[in-house]
Parts: sequence; structure tokens; C-alpha cells
Amino acid sequence: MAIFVGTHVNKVDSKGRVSVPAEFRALLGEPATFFAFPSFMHLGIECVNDTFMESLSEDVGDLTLFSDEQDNLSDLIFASSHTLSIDGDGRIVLPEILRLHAKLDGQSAFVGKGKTFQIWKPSEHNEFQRHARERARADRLVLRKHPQGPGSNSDPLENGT
Amino acid sequence: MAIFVGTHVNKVDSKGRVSVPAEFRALLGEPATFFAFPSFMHLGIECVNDTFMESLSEDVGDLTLFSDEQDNLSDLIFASSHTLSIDGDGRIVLPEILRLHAKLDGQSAFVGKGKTFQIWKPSEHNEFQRHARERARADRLVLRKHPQGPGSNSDPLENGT
DNA sequence: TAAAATCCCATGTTATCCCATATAATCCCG
DNA sequence: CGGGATTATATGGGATAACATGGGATTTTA
Repeated sequence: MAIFVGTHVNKVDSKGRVSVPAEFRALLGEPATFFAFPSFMHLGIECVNDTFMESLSEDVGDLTLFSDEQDNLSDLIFASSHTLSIDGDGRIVLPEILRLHAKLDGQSAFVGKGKTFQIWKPSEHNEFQRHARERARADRLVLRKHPQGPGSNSDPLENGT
Repeated sequence: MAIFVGTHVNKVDSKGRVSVPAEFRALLGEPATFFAFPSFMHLGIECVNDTFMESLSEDVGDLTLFSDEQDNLSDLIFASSHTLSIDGDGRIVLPEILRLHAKLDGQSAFVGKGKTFQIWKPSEHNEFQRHARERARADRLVLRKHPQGPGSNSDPLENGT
């Protein structure tokens, strides 16, 4: 199973080209493409593979057809998505609208998020992660092993004492 | 099932390479890789195998998509994780950011934690373990004030240290 | 046909592989 | 049971391959 991990900082050149980290390329496999759309929560760019995008379409499709909710979500996700294909040298071209959203200037951070990844301006992501870390520390967040047996709690989090 | 036990101290060379204890290598099996990320509670480096990491990604993936909670948590775990692959000589390269977090200088201690393991600066781990031991002892003293039944330990804990 | 996007190749840097060796643990045979 | 031999492990250094990235050539598109 593909799990995107790590924070990989790569250059954005004058043509808008960026090298996709080799580790991520290997996980994406074939076809060497993925979908990217601006996050509606922060300055990051959400990146998902085709499998994940298909499951998203299932989820949104479950919403009532032509409802405001469905209309808004599908606009936020599908209408603003870009299909990015990785070239022979392992690079993509980041559309200007995405670069503007993320305020990219010269550098980009590919951030593993498990089943997906994000692209950030490095300094903005540092800020984001610092907050997340502070909050986790305040909540005394600890990891809990994945429950294996039936009827067990599936909450991966717990509050330490 | 793989149970990581023991504390194994190995050198960190000038390239940041460390030998993974043979015992741990055997438990990891194939693929000869694992994930490492800085603990957000202490100076240790958390190490988990791919199965463990996959179950984490399942758990986090179950949280509400694009929510703050999901975004924060996945950043703490996945974004700061590193895929470490064991080379033909049984070694890994510890990324500088992890070495800095753990304050490693020349030596590292691989500490078995059951289904996972950690990497520490030996002196820091001694300190950590000393506190854990003291706390466990304190807790046991509290328990002895409220005996639950037969079979209680008659060996006094206080020995004048 | 001009502009933009894509492809192709060159290069410096970094990480990975390969081999050598010392030390420690295990084995084997007397 | 013991002592030498063999194997496994840990570690050091150099050779090799992978990666990221810049620049130019070629193709596509408007």
C-alpha cells in the first residue's frame, strides 16, 4: 500500500517545473499522474492519486444530487483540480493558479500525509506544523496501537495522563 | 509476531550511518525498511514497521476528510516520518534532522518497545529510563497502601537509596 | 507563425552500493 | 569439555549510481 511520508523540499524553476520526490514517484507508479487542487482550509495544495480521487467522487456522489452541499463540494474539489503528469525526468509543471494559492516562490515542500500528500511553501508549512505540534503537546496526544480484534475501539488517539 | 526487546548501542559514523541490531533486522524481515519520526513527547526517535504505519494511515484516514484534526495529526505522523531502508550491510542512514532531535553524537541506542522500537542518545535514554523506573516505583508504593488480596509482595521497596 | 509547453541532454551533488577488516559469537571436532 | 576454526556482526572507506536541476532543442497549440 502506498503511504506518503516525509517532507521533501525541491526547487521551483522559472518554468514552474518541480521535481517530484523519487520516493513519491515510486508510490504513484503508473500512470505517472496525480490530481492537485488548492486546499480550502489552508495554503497547501492537496495532491491525490487516481484511486483516491475516484473514492472522493464516490463520497461526493453520495450527497443529494444538485444540493447546495454537493454543488459546493464538487466545485471545490473537481472543478479546481488539475491533472499533473510526471515527465521523463520526474518533474511536473505546477499551474500558476496553484503556485499563487500556495504563495510559492522558488521552493516547494512535498509533504506526505499518508494516503495523500500536499505541496506547501516551506515556511508556511513549518508554521502549520509548529501549531499542530503545540496542540498535540498541549493535549498530551499519544499514539495507540491499531486494534486487531473485533469489538475494539478504533480510535487511534487517546489522552495520556 | 515481531516483538522488539533489548537495548543495543551502536556507533553513528561520519556519514550518519548506523548498524541496525541484527536481532531487529530479523524481526523487520522483508521489505527491509521501517519508518522513523521524532517523538513529540521526548528526545527519542519512534520507529515502526510498514504494517504498523499502514494501520496508522487507515486510522487517520478514517477521520473526517480535510478536517483540522485529520490534517494536524497526519502532519505530525507522516510529514515528519522518514522511510529508512536497510542496506546490504545492515545499516541505515539517519537523516540529520532526526540526529539533531535525539541529540545523537557518535552513539545511538536501539530500544525495543514491543511492537515498535526507539532510537535514543544513550545518556538521554538512561535518564528517561531512570525517571520511568522511579515513577513505577512510586506508583507501586501507592498501590501497596490499598492491598487487593492475597499474594502480596512482602519485599519492601524502600532500601535506603 | 509566435508563444508555450514538452522533451532531451548535461552536470553537480548526494546517497547508495561494494569491498575490506576488526571484533565478537558460534560451531565443530578432537 | 576445550581450543581452534568458522561464521556473523559491526564499522570504515572508496567507487558507483541515483537524483535534482539547469539549459537548450523540438513539438504542439492558439
